[in-house]
This record gives sequence, structure tokens and C-alpha cells, in this order.
Amino acid sequence: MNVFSLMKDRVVEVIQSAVEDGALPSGLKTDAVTAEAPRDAAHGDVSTNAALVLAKQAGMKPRGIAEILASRLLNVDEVDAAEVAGPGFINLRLGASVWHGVVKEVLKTGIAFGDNAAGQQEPINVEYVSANPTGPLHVGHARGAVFGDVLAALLSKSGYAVTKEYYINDAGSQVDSLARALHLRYLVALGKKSDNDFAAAAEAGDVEYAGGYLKDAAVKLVDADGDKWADAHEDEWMEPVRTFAIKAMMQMIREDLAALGIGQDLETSERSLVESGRIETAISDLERQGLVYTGVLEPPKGKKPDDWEARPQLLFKSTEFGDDIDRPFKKSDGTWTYFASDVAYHRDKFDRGFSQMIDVWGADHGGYVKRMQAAVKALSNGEGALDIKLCQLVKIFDKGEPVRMSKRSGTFVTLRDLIDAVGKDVVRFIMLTRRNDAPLDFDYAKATEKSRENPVFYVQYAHARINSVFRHAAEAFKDLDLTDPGLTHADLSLCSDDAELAIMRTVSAWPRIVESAAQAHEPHRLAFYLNDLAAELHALWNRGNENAELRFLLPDEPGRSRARLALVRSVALVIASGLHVFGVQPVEEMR
RNA sequence: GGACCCGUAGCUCAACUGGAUAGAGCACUCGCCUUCUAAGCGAGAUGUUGCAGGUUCAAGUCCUGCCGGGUCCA
Repeated sequence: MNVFSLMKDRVVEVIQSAVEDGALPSGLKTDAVTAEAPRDAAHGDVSTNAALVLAKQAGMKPRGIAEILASRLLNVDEVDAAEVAGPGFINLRLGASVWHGVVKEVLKTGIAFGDNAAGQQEPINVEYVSANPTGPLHVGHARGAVFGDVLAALLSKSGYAVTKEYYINDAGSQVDSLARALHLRYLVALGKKSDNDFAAAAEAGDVEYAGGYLKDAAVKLVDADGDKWADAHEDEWMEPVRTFAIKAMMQMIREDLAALGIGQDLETSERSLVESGRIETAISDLERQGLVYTGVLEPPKGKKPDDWEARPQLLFKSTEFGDDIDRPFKKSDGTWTYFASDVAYHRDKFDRGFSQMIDVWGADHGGYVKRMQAAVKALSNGEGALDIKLCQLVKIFDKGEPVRMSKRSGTFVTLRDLIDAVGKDVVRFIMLTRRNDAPLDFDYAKATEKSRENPVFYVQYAHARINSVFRHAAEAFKDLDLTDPGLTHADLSLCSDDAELAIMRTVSAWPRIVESAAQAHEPHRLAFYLNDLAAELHALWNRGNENAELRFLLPDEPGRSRARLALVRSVALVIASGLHVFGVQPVEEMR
């Protein structure tokens, strides 16, 4: 149950009844009415802006409407008090039984608490990682990978039918370069060339992918095909070696992702789109709509690139959909641009039934957003929605010192390095402690530090503490039923301390956090919520230090102990629910 | 030159897509272990939300123009 959506429904019902009684004029639109948790606890449990929203429509003063609604809201079961405040807010205070009901619901539903049906099982496609199949994943990919994976889990929890997808860019010139690099490694593996030859070629810039990771693939190629391609011409070996290389790289990438706990539902190959003629289909479809023409683009403003020359090319009228200039579908050599195949790919997704799509990209692709969204509007007749989430850079630090990374010297930090250094769960959690559109500093030392400053530790510690209480409770109260179903019979009215009621309210907010984070496509909100919930738990725990009456376990008071166990157990379950969305294992004990 | 993202306490960041007196952590000062893990907690101070306008009951949030940082530009 989401207390806030429940109360919003109640407010709307009250407005309707007031309209029926003639207390308010008819024809009021209640779309903008909200029921939210006020920032300031002094403003009650739930606050509604109803009177402010209705004032203009009704031609009445906000506070006047608020008075009418407030007196009627007092008759609602859940409401203990309703008062008009400020410009016309109505602050509602709910009865304790509402919060008790939520705690019991958490005990019954477990980590499924917070699940909601907002998505109505609508299909939604989340495409993420989609790194070129030319090498291992690095830290830059890690952020998008975790972000996409957790966003997908969050959308599932919110009732969407999610498909997690990887787009393999296996058709561009970069995979030809990959094949050439592998072929040279292959010749080395066969003993036809030396490591020095390879190094010299790399030095001369003849090999684009000089990282050592192709050595294994070269050995496997020898195992598979022997010296078959040693003396062959490139025209002969290019296709088979390229296919082999892409397969090997994708295998490596899948293993990297698996180490991060990520397994996607579907991989779509760019090459297969090209070969099946779907680019032509998509483009000619746009042509029929009059959105494709041959024209000449203006030169880029300001500094002119040296090699710029005006020439006619095949263009998409993306300006009709809010883009700044029209975008080319074909390169000067007559082949399709990346944009053209991306258009075909998104058309393919739409045809597969996804009118809702999310792409997770690195921020360096920001310039690509408008044209892609323009294309999706065009190819779906306005029915498709594409949200593009840009993940900003991750900078790696160690004890505050930046870790130098350079692609050229091959010293960039791989995803594996990161996982080996701090563990999968820490990587996943830290990646979500910042909004996707803000840069993220990842400090090895801080990520594994056991302190308040490390959110992973802090949240896990709260969970472990609760488990510790239960270990002791099992000793102290041998005849109490401490299972979740057993705890639902606890008398929660015995939890009457303000701090206890406050943490019940925070627990009750979880469904709202899930729903709003899913709607906004912002999984980081869960991390901040979990941190807040953990802080409340730690605070509550420590109050037992100062006042023994507030300890969770009171040997002489099994009833009250059971109520407090029910309460903290609900906290543990909500933490576990959040960590489950994050793909992080809650720990039972700190070591 | 243009486009996109960002600009909030000394530092690192939140702020429920427009809500009430903008919140946390760090750092600083002081206090809390005979106790369910002190790996923690409490108390204190900190603001012209980059600047200037605009939209409305209400703007950190939306619009326009500047300033500064980042990313990108057949």
C-alpha cells in the first residue's frame, strides 16, 4: 500500500462529494492534486495542495476551499487531524494504526514491498552498455551498465514488462580494425611474426587495438583454424577472422558483465540489421513521409575543419522534430552512417512492440540525443517515446589521488580491475550514489572504508545490526515466534516513542520512492532513501545506549520487545528490498 | 561559432519533475561505550541556490539573456 496515493484518492473523493453537495462548483479538474510528505514533520504526515490547485477553477479563495475540504477530510477513517496552513495547504495527520498496518504489510510481503502496478505491464525496452565489441569493458562502461541494469529492475518493480537489451556495433570499420589486430596476433601465435613485429606495427599506428587481450583469442583462432589464414589475402580472411574476433570479444564482455551481476535479455546485432536490409526499409519509410532528401549542409559555424567541403548528401529532416540541423544518412563513400543504422535499430525495437524505449549512453554521445529522438518520433508516427539517459564520467581516485588513465598507453582501469579491487556489490552501489547526469568520483579507499562516509557500508551495517538483534532475541526469547508471519501479531501500539513512529513513516514512504524513481528514471533516489533509512535505524539503536527503556530487547517485556522486533524487521526488509533492486546482497553480519 | 549537461553551506552532494522556514555527510567544537557491534549516535555554526529579468497563489526546479566548468560537433 502506498499511503500517499491512498490519501490522494481520499482527497479527490472528498472533492467530489463536496461538488455533489454544492459546496464546490462542478467541473473541477483534479489532475494536479497531490498528496505528499511535507519536508517539515511539523506539517503533519501528508500534505495536499488541492485547495491551491482548485482555487482559480472554482473562483474561490484557496483558504476558503481548504476549510471546506479540511472539515470533510476529518471524517475520513485514516485521518486524525486536518488543518489548513500557509497559503492553503491542508496538512493531514494520520492515525497510528495506518503506520502499524504498513509495518505488518511489510512483514507479509517481504522484499516485494514497494512493488506497484504503475507500469501496467506495458513493454519497455532498456538498452544499455552496448559497448563496441573491440575490447574489455572499462570503468566508463561500468556506470552505464549498473545504471541501466538497476533502472530495469526498478521498472520491473513498478509493473513494467522490461526487456534488457545490448546493441552490438559489429558493422562499422572498427570491427575491421579489430580483425586486422587479431590477424596480426594470430601470426605471432603461429610464430610467423614476433612480438617485436607486433609492437612495431602498434607503434607505427598500423594496429588500432594493441591491448594484450587479443592474445588469448589468437591462440583460440589457431586452435580452431590452424594456419589456414596465415598466407591468405585479407579479402579471404577478413570475414571469418572478424566474425571470430567479434564472437570472442562479446564472450569477454558477457563475462565482464556477469562479474557485475548483469545478464541482458537480448543482443541485437547491427550487422544483422544491415544484412537483412532493414536500413533500406526504415529509410524508405521515412522517404514516403517526405522526411528524406538530398541536400547540402551548411559548414559548421566558427572554426572550419580543414577537410570540410560542401557536397550533396542524403539527409533526414530532423529539424522538423526539434533538431538543430538535418542529419546525414550516408557517408561520402556511399555507406550508411551510424545514424542510419541506429534509426533502423530503433524502428526495429518499435516494431517489436516497444513504444517506450530508454537508451543509456555515455555523456560523450550527448550531441546525438536530439536526432535520435527526432528519428523515433518520425518512425513511430509520434507514438514512440525514447528517453535517453546520459551517464557522466567516472573519475577513479585512490585515497584522494586521481588514478591516471590513458587509452593510448593502455593504462585505463578495466571493469575487472574495479571489481577485483572493491567487489561487485560495492561497485554497483557506489555507481548509484550520484545522479546519472552528474560526474562521479570513485575512490577505491573510500569505497571499502568502514565508516559513515561510505554509503554501502552504512546501509549494510544497518541491515547487519538488525540481524544481530534477532540473533540475540532468539536467545533471550526462546518461546517467541520471531518469524515474519509470527511478528505480524505483535502489538505495535507498544511502539509509541516518537522516533519509532518516525521510522514507521519512513518505511511507509518506500512505495512512493520506488514509484517516483521509476517514473523519473532515476534509480539514485533509492540510494539516498536507503541512506536516510539506515541513519534513522542507527539513531534509534543508539538511543538504547542512553535510555535502556528504548532498547529493542527488554528481557522483562516480551510484548514490547516483539513489537520493536516487528518494527526493525520491517526496516531490514525495506533495506533488503532496495538492495534487491540494486542487485546487491544484504549482509547478515559485519566482519 | 553552435548544441547538450552542470553551477546549491568552506568541501562532496540531496531536494519527492512547481510547494511551506533549501537539507545530509565531511571538516570544526563539545558530549555519549559495565549495554543488542562506538565500524555508531547526539548537540552547536554554516546560504542573495553563478548573475539579471520573466511566467504564477507558489521558482533551486519552468522560460529568456549573460557568466563560469565539462562534453561533443559530416
